[in-house]
Amino acid sequence: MIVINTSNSIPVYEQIGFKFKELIMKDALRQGEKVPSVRELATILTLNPNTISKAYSELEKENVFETIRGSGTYIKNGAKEIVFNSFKAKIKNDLKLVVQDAENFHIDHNIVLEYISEAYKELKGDYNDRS
Amino acid sequence: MIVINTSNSIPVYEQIGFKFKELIMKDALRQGEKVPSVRELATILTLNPNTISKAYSELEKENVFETIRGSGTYIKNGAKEIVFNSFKAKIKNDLKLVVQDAENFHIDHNIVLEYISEAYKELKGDYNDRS
Amino acid sequence: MIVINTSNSIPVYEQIGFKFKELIMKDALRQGEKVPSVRELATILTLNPNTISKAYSELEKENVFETIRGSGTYIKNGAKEIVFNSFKAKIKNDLKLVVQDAENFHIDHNIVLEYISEAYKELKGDYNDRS
Amino acid sequence: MIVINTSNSIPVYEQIGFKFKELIMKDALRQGEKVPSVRELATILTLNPNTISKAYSELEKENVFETIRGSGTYIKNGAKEIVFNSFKAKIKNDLKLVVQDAENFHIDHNIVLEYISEAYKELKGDYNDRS
DNA sequence: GTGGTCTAGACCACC
DNA sequence: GTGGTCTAGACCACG
Repeated sequence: MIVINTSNSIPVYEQIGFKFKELIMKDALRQGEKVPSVRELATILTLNPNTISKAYSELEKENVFETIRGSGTYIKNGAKEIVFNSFKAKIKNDLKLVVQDAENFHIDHNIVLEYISEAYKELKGDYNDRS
Repeated sequence: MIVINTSNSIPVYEQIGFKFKELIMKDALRQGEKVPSVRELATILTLNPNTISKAYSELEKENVFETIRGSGTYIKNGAKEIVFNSFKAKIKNDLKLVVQDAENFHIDHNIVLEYISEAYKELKGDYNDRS
Repeated sequence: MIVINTSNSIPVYEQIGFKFKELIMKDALRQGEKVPSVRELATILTLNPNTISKAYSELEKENVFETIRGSGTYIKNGAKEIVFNSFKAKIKNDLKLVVQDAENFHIDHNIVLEYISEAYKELKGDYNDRS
Repeated sequence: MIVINTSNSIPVYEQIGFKFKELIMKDALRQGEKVPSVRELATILTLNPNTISKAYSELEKENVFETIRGSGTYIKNGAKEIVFNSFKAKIKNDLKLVVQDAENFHIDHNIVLEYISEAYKELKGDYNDRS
């Protein structure tokens, strides 16, 4: 369900948070559903409970998780919308930064659009390769 | 000539490397020109010489700089082309990553294109504001 | 009769105790009246009996409840006065703490009084909204 | 400079954050000033570096601290204003909650005001006792 | 059982 | 030297 890359430069706790957001977006995890306990997930992923705890408390700060004392941690109401909006904002910002870079080095608008369509072609290719 | 943001999350040595590449792209620095010595630049920017040294050696690895023993460090022949190609590759790769993210979260191709055109509009707006 | 917010940071057993005190203040519960048994209330509120038990024993310590062996738990004589006094003491103490904080950070006496009157205005507004 | 009460129910890392905010309010710590390093403060207070680190990163999220990689942690520009505003908001909210409580239990507006003035009298008394 | 907090000690990139 | 991250193991209040 969750695969973590410890040799990655992205902190493990962020990777975990990201994976949960992905699962929420895919409706694999829905509002009100319980998520594994800190200790449980720690043993599954062979990680330290503190690392899981950090991931969970970040998600709680972002209103994606809700913890009920002594009971467990749950997907908060409205979590999917929050996650979706934050992702859209992230994509928009990332694109803006790339466009700024491109302009900065006089890489033409058309070349940028071409790269975009190439990226989509590659993605489709990947889908076909898999099927 | 070079402004560094030490409270930025981007490592200072990368920022320095980036600035040199920018100057080369703008023809402010040309093939064969000498760049300041490590110590000189360190005092100018009030940074640790180690940081400058790291930036220079990265640029050397990328065939942008060339060090001649006992003489100094110079912009290598063909540097501009190398820099331009590396920038194009970077932009292409960045766009690919963003597109992958967007697909991953079911953000439509059209929305991505819309964000791109918005980014360009904002850029033009900024230019007009300045002028 | 009693609504508990499990996702609140206030411990559930404290919320229960508070609710009983409220009911006593409103004369919804009077001296000598019997309160539900631990198990009964636990099933009504779908909470763990331990939680109810803890709430009851706290109320007993405060001389609000009285347990008669083999018979049940009752509102103790003089409970209302005790509750009222404890509430007044709590309000007084809370105000003292806030005033200390305010002084500590050089927030003027007048600003504190202004905030108080604003709080009362908001309360009245809420009443009007409801009516 | 900083006294921590480990037997208090308030987490140590929050107490540390609070103390720094106090020092900023008293101008004992000003914009741009460096704060002790994580390890340094940890040894001074005989606490674990992680605890200090948590306090510092909370303050950074609140725009009170600013960390410069490999250099240290500093009071951010505008920190005092941020701290002051957050304190005012806290005081206001605390007062609102107390007023709501008071109304809930039919403790009169005048009694509340009386408690406030008593609190101020006690504070002055404390000052006189000290002097 | 649950999550929250703390200690102890380690490794990393960066300056 | 700096902060950021992670592991390991412990204690606590709460349910």
